[in-house]
Amino acid sequence: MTKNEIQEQRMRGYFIDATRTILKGEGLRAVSVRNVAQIAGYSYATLYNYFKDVKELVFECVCGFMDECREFVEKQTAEQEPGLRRIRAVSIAYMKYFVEYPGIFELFFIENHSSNSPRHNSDELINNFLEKLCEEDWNKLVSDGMISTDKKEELVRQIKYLTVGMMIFYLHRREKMEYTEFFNNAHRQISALFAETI
Amino acid sequence: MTKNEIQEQRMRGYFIDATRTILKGEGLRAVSVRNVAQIAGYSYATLYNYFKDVKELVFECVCGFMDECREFVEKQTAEQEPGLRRIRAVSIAYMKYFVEYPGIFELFFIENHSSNSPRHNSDELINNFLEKLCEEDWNKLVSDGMISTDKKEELVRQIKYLTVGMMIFYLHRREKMEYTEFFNNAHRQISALFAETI
DNA sequence: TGCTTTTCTGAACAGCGTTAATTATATTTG
DNA sequence: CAAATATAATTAACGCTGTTCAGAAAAGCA
Repeated sequence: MTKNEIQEQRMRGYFIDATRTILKGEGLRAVSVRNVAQIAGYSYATLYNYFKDVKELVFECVCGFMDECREFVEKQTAEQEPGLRRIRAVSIAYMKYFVEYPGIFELFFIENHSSNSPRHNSDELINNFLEKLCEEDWNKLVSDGMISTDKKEELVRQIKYLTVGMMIFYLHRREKMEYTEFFNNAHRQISALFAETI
Repeated sequence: MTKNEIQEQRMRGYFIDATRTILKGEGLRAVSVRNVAQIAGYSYATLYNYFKDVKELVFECVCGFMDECREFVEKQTAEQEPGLRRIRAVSIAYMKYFVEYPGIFELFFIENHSSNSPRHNSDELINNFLEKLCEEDWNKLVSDGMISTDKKEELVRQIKYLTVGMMIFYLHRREKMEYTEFFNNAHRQISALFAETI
């Protein structure tokens, strides 16, 4: 990496960090070019020397948040041994992360990135994110003969859809539900998916 | 209803119809005060004589679309007899409606109405919408002793979360899936929820 | 230092929601 | 019918949004 590239990456970092701060705080709605630039300490026009538009800027935050979420989940599920129970624990921790940062939930599941630069396939990353978090567990279940590959695929999808669906209704307050009640319900719902497997 | 009230309702209808047209076409993003007013044939400021803000205007469309969706579902599931199979058919038809009008999906499940006037509990209407569509079926299953009330509650929630989750991933093109493949998958997913019940 | 290249910035444009003041239209009254 | 009043519709304006561009400031180099 040349000297110029280092400087450019540093500048990009200033804007990305500012965007991350806003996303974790007030959420996606509060992210504006002028807002980000002010926190970064530059003019709003300067931003366009490092990002082609605000969508690219926001996209750059996705991977960082995925790493952060992965760490969060691993810390909460470290002691569990691979298997169905840990898949459930991972899914719950994964939801806890997004419930703590609703702005990141919006960014991941509500916002449409498909109009972005197609070279970044953030859609695929997000789509397979939860499955990847449980990859070891699913592989073990299949290799132990607990479930078939088809059944694994079905469960992976069901948990993926179920978790996002639950979070949508909870975060948008369609259901009048408290925090603990929500996660109790989530625990029950995921267990029900596993009921016939156990 | 007095003469003035009739005229006022008529005016509101002009703006609401215009908003419905945009929502079913280009979607929520394209709904703007100036856009709606132009289609309605009035100035953008006139709108504020009949709606306190654009959110109220958009909200007024929700109930209408719910009626339309209900009709759509009933037409597609009229011949089915009450029970699990019809619940599945209703759920699929319900999803077909939203897949045909992604703008209405956004309006129902993505947009946050909670900041709206609290007298309208559109959140609760949306939250219970699918359950209400299958009310007769659920009641029959319980009264026939096919499932317990608790199991019914669990299934109602699972289908609610699952359908919205599936539509999110499909409509945002996170999964590269074709129309028919999507509904085949949906059929399988819902059937899997019923597997242990049958 | 003076020149060139790179980087940064404020002004400007078109769009958004919303409000206030003003014009145009109805309605009522003399 | 004409004038005064009440109601409805409109234009202008404010502050916000993303984005572009010409010019100002800074950095690199001879």
